[in-house]
Amino acid sequence: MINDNLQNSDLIHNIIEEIIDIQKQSQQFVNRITLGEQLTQSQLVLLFQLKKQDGMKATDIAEFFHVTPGAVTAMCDKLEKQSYIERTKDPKDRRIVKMVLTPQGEQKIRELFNKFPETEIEKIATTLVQVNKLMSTIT
Amino acid sequence: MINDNLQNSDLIHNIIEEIIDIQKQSQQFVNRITLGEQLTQSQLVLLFQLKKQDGMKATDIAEFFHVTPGAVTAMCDKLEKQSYIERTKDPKDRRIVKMVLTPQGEQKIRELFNKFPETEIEKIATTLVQVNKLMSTIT
DNA sequence: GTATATATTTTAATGATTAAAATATATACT
DNA sequence: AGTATATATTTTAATCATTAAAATATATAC
Repeated sequence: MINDNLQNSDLIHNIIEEIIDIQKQSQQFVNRITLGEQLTQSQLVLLFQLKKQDGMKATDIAEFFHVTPGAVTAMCDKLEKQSYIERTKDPKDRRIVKMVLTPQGEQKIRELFNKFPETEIEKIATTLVQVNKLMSTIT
Repeated sequence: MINDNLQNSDLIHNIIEEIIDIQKQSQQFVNRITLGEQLTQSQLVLLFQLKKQDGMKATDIAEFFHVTPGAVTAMCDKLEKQSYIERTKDPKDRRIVKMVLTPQGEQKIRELFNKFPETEIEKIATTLVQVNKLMSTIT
């Protein structure tokens, strides 16, 4: 046991360095996925969130991203213009707008992952599960 | 072994859900640190980066954040107005502006971590090291 | 059937970022 | 030394994303 007794200030310094590195690595990982695409990080996350839960209301999306409803309108306008999502009126309550992935949206998501070989997809999946478990112990 | 043979599309679905969760958790973790502070995420990261490497040139900061030099001027103006950093001219080359943490900046960083008890600081440090190692296997 | 509440969009203002011009300083060449 | 060129930063004007609040459309309650 070489160093089991770090000073608090050293630990904080370590934490700061790790946060910087992790932030860089997350960014790089997302960049690998969106490489060559016309997609911002939040557009990617919205597509992913719709893949997880299709037909979200504008209000729910606003809450998900912690932004105002007006911002959701703008975000969705852009993805709709790219034909990745579509607005549909809820027939039960015609005030509500539900955002759904189009076939092109679904296809785009598949394409994003086509750049990775099967074995790497498996590696990524298991790694992210582990990262998620670790993160949940400190939030 | 219940399920060692997931379809590619299922794996992708898993990956998407994990990315969403991890993104949320990182955000929450940063929010825990900046709780109650007048600091945006990038201001926090800049303070941390200066803690790691004090006296960075404006140009280096621009490269670090992948933004233009003009954006760095604006970012640093804000932190300088809050007295957390200070501009100093490099005496060897007076075109260069180096950003350094002020004592108040150093103090603010310490304060950010004061909200966590010692044992949790240790827990966070070891967890982030592990997360970093995992992330580096997929970037 | 009128008033009130809710969901979304629109609008005008604000803030962050960019590209390009301006400024200040340094280096290279003659 | 003096002129041209290169580099580091700041300033400026324009663009883009976001907000708060008004407008619009629809639903619910009394």
